[in-house]
Amino acid sequence: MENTEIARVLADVSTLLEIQGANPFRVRAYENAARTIEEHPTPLRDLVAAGADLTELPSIGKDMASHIRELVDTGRLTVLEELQRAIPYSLIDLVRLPGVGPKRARKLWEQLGIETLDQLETAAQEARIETLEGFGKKTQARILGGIATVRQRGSRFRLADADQLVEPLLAHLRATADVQQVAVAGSYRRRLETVGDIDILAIAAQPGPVMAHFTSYPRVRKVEMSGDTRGTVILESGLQVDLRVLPAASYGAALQYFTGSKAHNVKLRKRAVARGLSISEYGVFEVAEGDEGAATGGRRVSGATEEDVYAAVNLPWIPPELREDRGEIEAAERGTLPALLTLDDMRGDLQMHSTWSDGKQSIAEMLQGCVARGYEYFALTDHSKNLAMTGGLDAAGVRRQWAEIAEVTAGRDDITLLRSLEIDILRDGSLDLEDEVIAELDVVVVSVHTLLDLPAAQQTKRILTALEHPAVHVLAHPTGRLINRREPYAFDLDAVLHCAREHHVAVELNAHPHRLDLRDIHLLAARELGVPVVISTDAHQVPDLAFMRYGVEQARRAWLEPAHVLNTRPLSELRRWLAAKGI
DNA sequence: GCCGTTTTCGGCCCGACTGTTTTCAGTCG
Repeated sequence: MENTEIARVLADVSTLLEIQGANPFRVRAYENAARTIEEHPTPLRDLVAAGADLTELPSIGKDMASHIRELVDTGRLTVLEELQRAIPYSLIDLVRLPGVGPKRARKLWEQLGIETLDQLETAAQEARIETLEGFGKKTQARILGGIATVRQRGSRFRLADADQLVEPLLAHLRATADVQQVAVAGSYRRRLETVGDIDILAIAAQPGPVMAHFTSYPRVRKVEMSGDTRGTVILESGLQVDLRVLPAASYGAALQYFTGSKAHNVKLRKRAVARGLSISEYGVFEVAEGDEGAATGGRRVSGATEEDVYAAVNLPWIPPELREDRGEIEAAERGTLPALLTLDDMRGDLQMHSTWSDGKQSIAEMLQGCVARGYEYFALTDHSKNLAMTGGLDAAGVRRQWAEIAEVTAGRDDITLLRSLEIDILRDGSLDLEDEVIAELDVVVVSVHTLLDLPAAQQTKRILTALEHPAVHVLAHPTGRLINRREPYAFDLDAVLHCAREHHVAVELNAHPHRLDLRDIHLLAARELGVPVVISTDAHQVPDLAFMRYGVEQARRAWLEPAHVLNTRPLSELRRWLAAKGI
């Protein structure tokens, strides 16, 4: 069982306990444990197997440790099963709707017998919700809107969650001598922010044993289909995985074909047809005169590697992240494919938190983490006071923090700590910190955390006002979306990007796997407009610094090169950009 | 249920907003 799955089970226990009206601190204990597990950098099942003491992890005590062990050993949790006997499990879906919390979910169930989203939708349509005490017409309408949103986004997995599920499966497949090579294709390989299912390719001389090995993976819940060259399983997490077993000669063609996107492949195949060729998952073939339309009729031209496939239609290899038919084939033809950003280009991280607000580790620990990643600099961006729940800092707190920064960095010349703060943008667009304190920061990062439901015009004006403040450098997580959890707030992003360009403000690509904000298409827009991008992890503990990878991947999907990203620059150049405000 | 200790109990990041009310519960971040 992967960390993301263990975390999910404990989070579900937390929600059910909350609906049941349990001690709120007990509820939070499960929630905290879930977060610890989700964020833990190594699989907990390894710790369990090694007999490690799990209670050394934060928020994991004796009970949680035994829950984790039970889940790893049996895949089940007694506490959860007992709860499910008292409360319908499907009430969890209700709690996830905006405007519905545990209390209202319980009321809906007890007074109207509603257990599922479907039943809730029907009741709302029949105007039965507004009759309940504590509910009204607006809440009823909000519920209907929420259900529609949930339906629309379906059940895709966040990319980082898919990573956790796919990597051990790949290790399993590679562990048999029958397999020569294994690769993942599909949207996973294109690093799309969410994936619906996983397509795996394996090269083997004999497909039979490989397929048997695949379907015997311990985390398989159900084998949907298992043929000679193709099999489909559903993992216990609900993730569907397809495996195709191929001979080495077809590997490149199959990898290209199954990586997609569909639009990219259609265009590529058209190009092949124009050259008297045909591209299929089996290879590139010459189309014999009078034999158009036959998939594998003619002589095989290539197919063993992807490079060969592209070369057969006179193109250089195109990075998977670009294969969305957004002009990459044309650029490849002209020889103007971007020299995409890589993780090695990153010289610093410009958003992270410490114990001075809601981070889990000290300034000294975060600094050490950045040194370990080989960074030249980093910005410490704790929250400002408006976010009381995070222990946000006021002017006095900021000055106390500076004293500690001076101590921690004294005598260090291996890395530079940039003094910063993630300052809340208040309702009217003003900033949650006095100007004289802001003036002493090296990097001024601003963001919206409250009042997410303002009308679009008002929200836009609020953000524009903040960007017009003469000291602001970076707008953090500009849309506020949380993948699969919360839509972007309503505002005019285009107006914000134009304003950013005009006022020498960069936009953030927040690399936290739950955010990835700005997303790929918005970053493309920023690139077109010439608005610089900053990629930051929003780390709340040292392991989170590794989220940088997810930011770089999305940046690549947006065609970004090192020159588009401020924190690829050496410190001196970054400082020059920061100092150029108001010129 | 976890944690730290003034160590086996007692506290646990809390303030603002919304829609419902007519003084506030529920939700949110």
